[in-house]
Amino acid sequence: MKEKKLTRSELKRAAIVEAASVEFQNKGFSLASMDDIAKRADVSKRTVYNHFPSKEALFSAIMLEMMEMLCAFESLPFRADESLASQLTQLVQHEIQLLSAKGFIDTARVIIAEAIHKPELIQDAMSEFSKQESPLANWFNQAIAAGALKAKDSEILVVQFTAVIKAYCFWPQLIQGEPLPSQAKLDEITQTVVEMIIKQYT
Amino acid sequence: MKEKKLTRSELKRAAIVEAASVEFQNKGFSLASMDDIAKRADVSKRTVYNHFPSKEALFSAIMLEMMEMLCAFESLPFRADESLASQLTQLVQHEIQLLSAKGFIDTARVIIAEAIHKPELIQDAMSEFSKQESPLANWFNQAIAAGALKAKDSEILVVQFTAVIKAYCFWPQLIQGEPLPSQAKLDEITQTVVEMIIKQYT
DNA sequence: TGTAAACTACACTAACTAGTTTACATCTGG
DNA sequence: CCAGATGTAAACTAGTTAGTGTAGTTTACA
Repeated sequence: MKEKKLTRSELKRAAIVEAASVEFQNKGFSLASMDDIAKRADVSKRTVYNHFPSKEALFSAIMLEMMEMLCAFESLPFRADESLASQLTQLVQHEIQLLSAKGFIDTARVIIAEAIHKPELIQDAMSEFSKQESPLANWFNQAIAAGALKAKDSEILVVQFTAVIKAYCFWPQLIQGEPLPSQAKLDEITQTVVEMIIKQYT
Repeated sequence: MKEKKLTRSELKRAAIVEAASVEFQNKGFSLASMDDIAKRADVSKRTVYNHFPSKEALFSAIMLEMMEMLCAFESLPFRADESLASQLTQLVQHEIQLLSAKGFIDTARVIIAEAIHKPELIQDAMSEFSKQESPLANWFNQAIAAGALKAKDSEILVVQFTAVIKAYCFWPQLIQGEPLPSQAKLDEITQTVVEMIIKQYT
């Protein structure tokens, strides 16, 4: 354990990881080249291969690093003493915040771009990714159990809830590179989603 | 105009188009190779170049062919003499039918795979693609104008309506290659969407 | 100042790419 | 049955790729 600063080697490694994630994001796994990654990292190609034995290994390392970045999904518990509207509003905002977190969309883009052409290679990444939704399922399950929402199970509720949010704050950004909607639009979306759940399930 | 059967040339051309669309679907534009396309079509590479001057031209020709296949969106008019529930049910079924049409998902996959890495090259294809939704907007606009639905405008309604359907019948199929839900599940989805619109907007 | 680890540039292999050329074969209409 | 259109294989250009090997240089540190 060297508490010093950062060894030269660590600096180089970080530069490689940074450059590689840009290249993979721009071009996808197959079209990104090790030469370009080395060039962008301002490092010799040999150094890249000293840190990572192959392109595959570099890609996996980056995927892992990206996935870890996203493990910050705290579960909001259902509270009987707070209004549904208020709690749902918080849930929507929480979800939007997650989707707009720096790196989330970029990570999702890399994963999905690869998934389109070889679904099997990233099953685990996809399942990790969809864990994002489990705290939501928890909240809805608790709300149903408490009788605050009337539904057989939470599955369709969670899908319905996230589908509308993603239609505005995920898919267009992922595929067309659109910016997030304005705050006014976000407020409108939030209100619509909250209203949708309350009117349909109480 | 030869009304005969199909000239040899036409047969070869069809084989090339068929093979190329498989290759483009599997690997995307850049990774699909003309050699592999020729091999799959059981045709010499020179013949491919006799029919299409370049890889780009072959790709465009296929895109065009695919897009034309999708121009079957008839507009259902709003009818004051029929129940909302019945009409909405028809709309959902119409939408699901469109999404499950042979080729729709495959076409969307090719377009979106390219869009992820170079959004500008296929703006027109994307806009063509989203025209799919305009008859829906028409119906909702008419329903609002007739006072059958209470909303400022149809925009958020259309998004909400399609978002839930796509969450079940488009995105999972496009990205993870999942099959369409069972008929029972489709019925449940239909019912949920119809209920959602009626409870929130009447 | 010496040493070892890490980095460097650069050349190289073997494979793949889009697209062209050549010389030959085969099908089709009249 | 033959002329002309069309298709064929295979070699070729010129470029890119992942990955390796080498010989020399920089850095950290004692």
